[in-house]
Amino acid sequence: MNNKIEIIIVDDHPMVIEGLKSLLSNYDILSVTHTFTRGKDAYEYLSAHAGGVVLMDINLPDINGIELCDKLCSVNPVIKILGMSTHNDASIIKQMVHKGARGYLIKNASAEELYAAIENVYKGSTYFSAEVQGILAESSLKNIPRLTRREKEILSLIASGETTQQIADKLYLSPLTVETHRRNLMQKFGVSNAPALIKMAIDHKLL
Amino acid sequence: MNNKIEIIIVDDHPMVIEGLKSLLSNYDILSVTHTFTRGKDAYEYLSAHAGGVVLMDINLPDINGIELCDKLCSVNPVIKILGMSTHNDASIIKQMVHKGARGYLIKNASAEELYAAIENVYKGSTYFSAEVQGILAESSLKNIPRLTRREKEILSLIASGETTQQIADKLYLSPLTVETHRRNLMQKFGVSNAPALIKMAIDHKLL
DNA sequence: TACATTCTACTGGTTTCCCGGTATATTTAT
DNA sequence: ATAAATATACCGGGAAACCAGTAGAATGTA
Repeated sequence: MNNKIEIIIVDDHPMVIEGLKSLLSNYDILSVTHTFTRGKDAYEYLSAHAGGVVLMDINLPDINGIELCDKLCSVNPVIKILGMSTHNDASIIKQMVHKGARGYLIKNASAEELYAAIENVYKGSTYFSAEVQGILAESSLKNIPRLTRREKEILSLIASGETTQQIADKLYLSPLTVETHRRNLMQKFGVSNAPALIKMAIDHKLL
Repeated sequence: MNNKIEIIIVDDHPMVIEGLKSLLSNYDILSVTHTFTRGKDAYEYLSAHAGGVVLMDINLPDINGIELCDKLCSVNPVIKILGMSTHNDASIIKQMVHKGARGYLIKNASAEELYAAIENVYKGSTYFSAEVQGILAESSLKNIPRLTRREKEILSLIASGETTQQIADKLYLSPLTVETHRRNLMQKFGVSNAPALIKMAIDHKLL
């Protein structure tokens, strides 16, 4: 037991794990103690071990990174997770933060940035790179409409080519009700027909 | 000048570069001589230096990896490029190969696989991982419909919410003509309404 | 409890879409 | 030069979507 900061890496790309190890090896205070390529293994270990900082990729093969983050944070609220991804997708970053991540990095981060992020998160603070902050700021401007459960359900049925009548049959609803939902969807997205609705929904990653 | 295989890495993620270096350091016959984080710099160097194997990421900040591959291969046909990406997108892999890449790796490759790929490519052969081969095979099964110029044009107007009449006005066509094109589009995608058409078109990366 | 949201459903009317055909001129490829 | 693909355009008719407005019931929340 020494006073180094314990680093746990969860990423399915061996070359990224190696890269992180190599970048972090320059900082004596840090020590990469465990690496996992599968979310399941990481969960098993981390649900029983507190302390340290977890560098976690969002795109894991077996489990969604966001879910994993959620689970870990509820089992072990002290856990310090630093999300990572190649994609600078605002909605993912938001979700990640909402689920308890203490910071977020895009993978083109430099060693300095990486270290700064780890240091901040370890101390109990948070860390978001300028780039990530910019993305979050931008995304908060264009407000993504909040859809209800029913609306999401009907939206995906519209996308798969079902007509109002077919959707009504499938969900045991009046076609008039389905139509109302479709109209509400179009209104929420500010469009005036279904093709544009589908386009917008996909653009906003809701399909 | 020794008889090692010269490796050039082009990737905008410092941690990936480090990871590759670290993974390759176990093979004495390989020597990472140059690394570039920008496509422009890589182009300048590589257009004047033959030999070795280039590990190139597709997602570069300043230039499209596919374009870069194309340019390099026309300037320097002997060049041996090994494409890399986190995304296992069939159309990108296909394009890359078409533009002259000798192999393709997904970034979760192991050190062994990486070495095998480099060895094959260096010898003048090609290398595609089982995973990549699977993706290519699968993508050749589901045939992506070929759209004409007019169809693409009308498709994107439908996606942006224009009605048949509006499209006709915009393109100086009869609405009946526009409708024919829309019908042909739906037929090509095997769907029976416009929302499903848009979904399919986006799924096939045609929008 | 009171308020807000969501889900449900309706009337009546207009517009657009979708279908089954057909057909000609223009490009493009062989 | 000849075939194939593309782009253009039409008819008639039925189905579905879209619009404007209203409103009760269920659910959740303060």
